[in-house]
Amino acid sequence: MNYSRQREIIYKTLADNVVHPSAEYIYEILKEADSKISLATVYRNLNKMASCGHIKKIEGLEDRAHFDHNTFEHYHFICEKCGKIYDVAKEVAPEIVKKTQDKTGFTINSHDIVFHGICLECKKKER
Amino acid sequence: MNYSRQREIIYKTLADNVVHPSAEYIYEILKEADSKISLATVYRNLNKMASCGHIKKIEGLEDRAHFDHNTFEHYHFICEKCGKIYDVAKEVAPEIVKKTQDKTGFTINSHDIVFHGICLECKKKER
DNA sequence: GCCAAAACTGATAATAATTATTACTTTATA
DNA sequence: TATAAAGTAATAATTATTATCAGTTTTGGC
Repeated sequence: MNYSRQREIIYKTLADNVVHPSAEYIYEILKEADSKISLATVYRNLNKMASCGHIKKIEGLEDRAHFDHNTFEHYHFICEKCGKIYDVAKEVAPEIVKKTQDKTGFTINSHDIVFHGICLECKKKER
Repeated sequence: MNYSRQREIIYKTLADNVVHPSAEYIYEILKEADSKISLATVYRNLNKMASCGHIKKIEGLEDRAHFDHNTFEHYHFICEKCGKIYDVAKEVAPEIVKKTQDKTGFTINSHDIVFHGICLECKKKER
């Protein structure tokens, strides 16, 4: 994989945004910052970085994929009110891979956990 | 929600198919069985049943949604070789909701776990 | 530095899953 | 049974994502 200026700014934008952005969102930010980047380039590079493990692709939320520069094992929570995506520490499901492999006999290469509910901020606002 | 013949056969087809079918798959089965049903009707009813909790919608696998008539809490495993979707007992992640709520302070309404890997059948075939 | 090969890009067309629309039909109930 | 609400079939529309392709960058050897 060669260097590319576009991939670099896409990665930086992802890393700077705690919100777990979608491809479209990153594209909008870069366009505002006057970059002449193409949406296809954003998709291409996010997928490329995801498949080589440099970033993480989060699927199964709404209808679009989101991306995460944090590749350390962790899970996600999406707020049903504000749509924000939060990280959840992996300690909430200790030894889940070992337990599942023991129980099923399958080989597990990866797993994802997504929680849905109401975040603290939105709970406060409700009152 | 009123009764409809179409919804009934969609539910029956879902319940009869252990494979966690997609909307398209259910539609194909029903079309073969000569029903004049429309694909939009299949989508409409699966989503309606899912949102009232009568069935479960499984997202985050490939690019299409799958459905499960088993509403008992459980998780899913998708085989990277054959694409088959298996159920995983909820015991692999004991107290995950309580733990996550305690740790984050968020209210959790639902959660999904998806494992990716190789199933037993495909592991046997590999040798 | 120069050059060819490989990798990459922007623009846009194509694809595929899902949802919206609409005229008509079925269901529930007063 | 009449009528309003809910549902349907057929298909157009939408939306996220991927493919295509001609042109540009990057890279490593000379």
